[in-house]
Amino acid sequence: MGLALFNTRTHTKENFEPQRADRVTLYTNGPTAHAPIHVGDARRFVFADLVDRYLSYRGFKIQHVMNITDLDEKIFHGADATGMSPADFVARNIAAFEADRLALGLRTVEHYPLSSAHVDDMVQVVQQLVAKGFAYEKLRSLYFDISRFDEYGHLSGIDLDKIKLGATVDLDDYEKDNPRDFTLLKRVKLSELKKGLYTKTAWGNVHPSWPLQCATLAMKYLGETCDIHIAGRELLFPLHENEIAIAGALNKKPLARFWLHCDRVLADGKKIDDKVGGATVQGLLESGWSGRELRFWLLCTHYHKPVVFSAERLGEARRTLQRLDGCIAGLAQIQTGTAFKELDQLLYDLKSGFNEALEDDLNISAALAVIFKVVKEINRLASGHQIAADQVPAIVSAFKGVDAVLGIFHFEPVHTDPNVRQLLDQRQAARQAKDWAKADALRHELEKLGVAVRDEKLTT
RNA sequence: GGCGGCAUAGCCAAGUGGUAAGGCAGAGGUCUGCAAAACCUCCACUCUCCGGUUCAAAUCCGGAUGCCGCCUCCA
Repeated sequence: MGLALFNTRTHTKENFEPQRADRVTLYTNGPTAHAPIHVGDARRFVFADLVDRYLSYRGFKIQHVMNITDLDEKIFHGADATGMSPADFVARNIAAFEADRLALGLRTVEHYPLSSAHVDDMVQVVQQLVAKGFAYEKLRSLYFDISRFDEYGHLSGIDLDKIKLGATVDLDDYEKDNPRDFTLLKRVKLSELKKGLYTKTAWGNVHPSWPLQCATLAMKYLGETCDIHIAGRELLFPLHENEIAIAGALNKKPLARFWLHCDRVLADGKKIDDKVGGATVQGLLESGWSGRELRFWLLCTHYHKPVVFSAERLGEARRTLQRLDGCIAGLAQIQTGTAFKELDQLLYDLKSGFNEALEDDLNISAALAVIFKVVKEINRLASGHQIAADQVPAIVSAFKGVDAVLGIFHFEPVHTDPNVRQLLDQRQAARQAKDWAKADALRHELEKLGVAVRDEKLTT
């Protein structure tokens, strides 16, 4: 069985094979450094991480690039609003992104290129587009002439004659030949000019547009065509259409072979964006949710469907993880028991069921169902003392295998703290002595330390 | 107006022609000093609606409805 992925480009599930047998090139639209990331961004990154980890699990070497947009009007505005210099403002937001990334258990990818470090490359791309007749200058801004690019609109299925012009932008701000053309390099405003926030080119002082930044960085780090481009559905048009146009006009090659789009995060039935407060990863971490809980919550819905943001959903994710943790903690405490003869079969079912689920377009729900079925079976056997202590490492190692992809298990020893250990021993002694009041008091004390006590039957 | 996505139990969610996975919540039980956890049992004759094809449809076809996203510098 091979890996099948839903390719937005063809609107079908296709068998995935990389261009080179041993490695996969991935490009993900990364964050814009104008604000701390919100859960909508986080979902995209958790999804990209799932793709990255799963392909890695299948044995591919991964070349993954995630750009960081640090040239953007939002950034200049944000810096102004805080009174910080744009450089400090960007540095602060990138540091916050790093922290969020670690909290969410996202693997470090190969490159996180900054737009500001590659402006020359972007200008060169535009020079070539002009030379090839795909771009034109108008009042010191450079635009892409989409009438020259026949494939424009194929990814999103958009019909350019029928789109509503000016629905989200004020066309009076531009001097394009055709209002459907998109910007490559935009002349800077006077305020930006005064602060030195611009790139000097033969045409004038400009900023690179978002699609130019993304397309240039993808090609620079991954070549003319990468295997998979990962992003959110809301970026399909115009961003991705524009990226494709830039790369296609330049090389006559597709920018990416597979386009994977995850759906958004909804709050009160609407898309989360910067305007919705309290939905940043930082904010949720501060209000007591763990990065692992956020990760699981974002991960456990199939990527084609929206994730709903609410305290109830996060609580559900927390309780679901507790079930997983309970199983692992229970395993660690097994001391006596008869060996379970069918363990090999059970662990094989876990592994193969998990693989089959994920290779069908990353069917995470089915993969989790396999895991929970095994968890139930392990719990049943453990409570009946039907697992031998020497079988535990094999079970844990099987869970670690699937967790290399999921990153949601918690394998740390239950109580390493000598203080906790001592309290547990004291409580056990109190229970032996049938001093229930003291035992309960000790249990409360342990709970304060964040330790949940699960008694075994007293064996006096 | 155009393009795209989604619709399965109280909630989340898998399932693309043959008796509806899994999780959360809930009910009863076992175990326990009491709890908690765990385990057992129960919890959709039904898959937004209306037609059609078929021996057989959540699944295929036609139509309708509802919700969401995007429409070219918000990023």
